[in-house]
Amino acid sequence: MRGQKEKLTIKQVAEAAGVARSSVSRAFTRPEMLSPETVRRVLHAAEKLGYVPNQTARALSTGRHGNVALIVPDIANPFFPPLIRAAQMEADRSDFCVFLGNSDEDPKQEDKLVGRFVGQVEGLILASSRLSDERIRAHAAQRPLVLINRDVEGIPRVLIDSGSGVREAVAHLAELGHQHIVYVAGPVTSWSNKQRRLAVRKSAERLGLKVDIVPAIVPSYDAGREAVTAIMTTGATAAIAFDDLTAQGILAGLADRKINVPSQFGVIGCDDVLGAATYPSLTTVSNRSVEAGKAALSLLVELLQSQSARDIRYVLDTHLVVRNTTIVHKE
Amino acid sequence: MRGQKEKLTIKQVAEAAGVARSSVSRAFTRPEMLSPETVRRVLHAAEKLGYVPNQTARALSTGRHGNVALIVPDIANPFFPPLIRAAQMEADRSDFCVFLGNSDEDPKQEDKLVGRFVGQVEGLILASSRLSDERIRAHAAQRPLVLINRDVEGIPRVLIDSGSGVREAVAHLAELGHQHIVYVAGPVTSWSNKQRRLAVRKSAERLGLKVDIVPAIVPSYDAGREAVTAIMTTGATAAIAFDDLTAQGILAGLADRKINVPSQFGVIGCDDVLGAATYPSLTTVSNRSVEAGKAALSLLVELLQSQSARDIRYVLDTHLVVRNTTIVHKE
DNA sequence: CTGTTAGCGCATTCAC
DNA sequence: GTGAATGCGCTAACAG
Repeated sequence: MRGQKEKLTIKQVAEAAGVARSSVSRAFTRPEMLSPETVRRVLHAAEKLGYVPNQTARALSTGRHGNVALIVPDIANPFFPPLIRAAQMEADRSDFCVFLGNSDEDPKQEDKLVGRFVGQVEGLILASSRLSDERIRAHAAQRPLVLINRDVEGIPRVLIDSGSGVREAVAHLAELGHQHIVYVAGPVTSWSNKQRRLAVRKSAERLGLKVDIVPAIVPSYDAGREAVTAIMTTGATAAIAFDDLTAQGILAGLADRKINVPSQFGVIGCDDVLGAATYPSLTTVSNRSVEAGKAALSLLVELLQSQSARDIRYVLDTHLVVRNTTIVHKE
Repeated sequence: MRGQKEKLTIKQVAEAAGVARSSVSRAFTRPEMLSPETVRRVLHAAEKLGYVPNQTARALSTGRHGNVALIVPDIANPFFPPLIRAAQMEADRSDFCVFLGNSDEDPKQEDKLVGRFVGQVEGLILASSRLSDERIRAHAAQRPLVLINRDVEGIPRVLIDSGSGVREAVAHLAELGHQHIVYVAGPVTSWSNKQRRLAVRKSAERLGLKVDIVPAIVPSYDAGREAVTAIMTTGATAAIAFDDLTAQGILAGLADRKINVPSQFGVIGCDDVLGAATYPSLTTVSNRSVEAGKAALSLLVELLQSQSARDIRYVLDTHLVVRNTTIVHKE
């Protein structure tokens, strides 16, 4: 009933095909070294027996296991799943398997995960790492490592530059006649938050807009909703939020107060993770997480193949996506 | 500059500690077999050299790699990330690493992923598998396998029973005076959809409500929004949607038509993946994906340890979460 | 308790 | 082209 689970090794195949074990091995890894006839015979026998090469043994022998690790701070943050998915698909194209780690925003946990993975992977990707530069460098010294949204010199990294999109956002608000806006900030330790805050500041200054900063600390729906009180006391007529979740909370807080969007107040998010699913649909800054995931993975694969070690810094720019929280806009 | 990366094996540690290689091995895996003194010496030497056991070699020798695989149809569907996260954390507790696979709703891809993973894992978890029963059984014959939201007899499975919550939803609507409701259906191949549809049907019947079915086919915001036309022509006064995304779309469609929720029309979602982030906040059926992920993983670990093979069917029930799309309700 | 030995399954020199 | 032999790093009997 249970089917034969007798260990199938290269040996049984060799016997069945009437060749040496090494030929079986070659048939799988370097068929061009064998006569077509031999290859055919081996493959046929293997197929019939249901043989499949033991990945572990192969890894021990060659030193390459065909695995990579991807660690993110929070899978449940909608920013990451598309990134993970893209990385996954790219890995698939190169026959790599990916270990996924969730650090839970905790540097210690992230360190632990790296340790656990490092023995079984050829390289790793750290997305929005919470590790210190030192730890990152230390790990990078062990294995090829690429960073996403973390700018550490000397370590290959892919960065999503939200600055460009945010500048467009400010210009958009200026065009609509807003003269006083507020930036609802995210985590102070976030590289992206810093970028965004600076971009708002600078372009507002250049365009002659007044700008206030309201902290939301943790980027979430609730934080956004609670920030509305502070936002309204500034007297601003529009807000740019650290991310879409925060913006969504702001929308809810505004609705609670019967403040109409966009006619009475304009709102702009960041990362475009909600699509058009808010009401009104959210004007936001585009998200490049898919490209980032894909780029990071292919960069890693490239690094793995050609041991090139030049300093790589891959930047993806963003742009404004105008929907209905800043202007009545057809869809 | 680059630090010494000379391969550190058990051998160097053995020499440094002045013991046999097997003692080094034991110090790491079965310290209780050694004198405390020896253990200390070995560990000290290992620490000093920066030695860390080679997982691959260990796996080849023991047959256990300490890895499991988790395959989901779509990481980007908000239902899965919390499940993945929970599984991850549970795996961590048992020192397992998890390979994550995204089948992209494609059985072929799912099969391919299983094949790629199976050589490096001790067991796998298939969440909402799109594979045929046969394929699932075939894979289960190779390796311990547990299913989530898929009911195949003989294969250990954990099921989220949305029936209980849906029955509460129907009762809730009946209490509010609704006499004619509609169920906005999801994918026909979905086990969960079937459950939900039946539960709506049966309890509506029992309570004397009229019920119509409107298909949304693919569960998404857009599908929900488009379904509103069909929903309104039925003359119903409330809708239960296959999932929260669909419900959210319905909310938007209703808003487009200036139909007030909940005073003119009631809406209930399923899975509670949006939290209170819709406006009005969505009444929905609770989600047990976190427990499901956790249970599946610990079940798998248990299976791995004690080769018990009894038929396990773990069911998680759900309940209604009342928010503001059915009744004006304080938060 | 600890050292010695023999594989785990495969890739890879070498000869033939 | 193909076969025989060696070793990847570690664990698991088996002795002592």
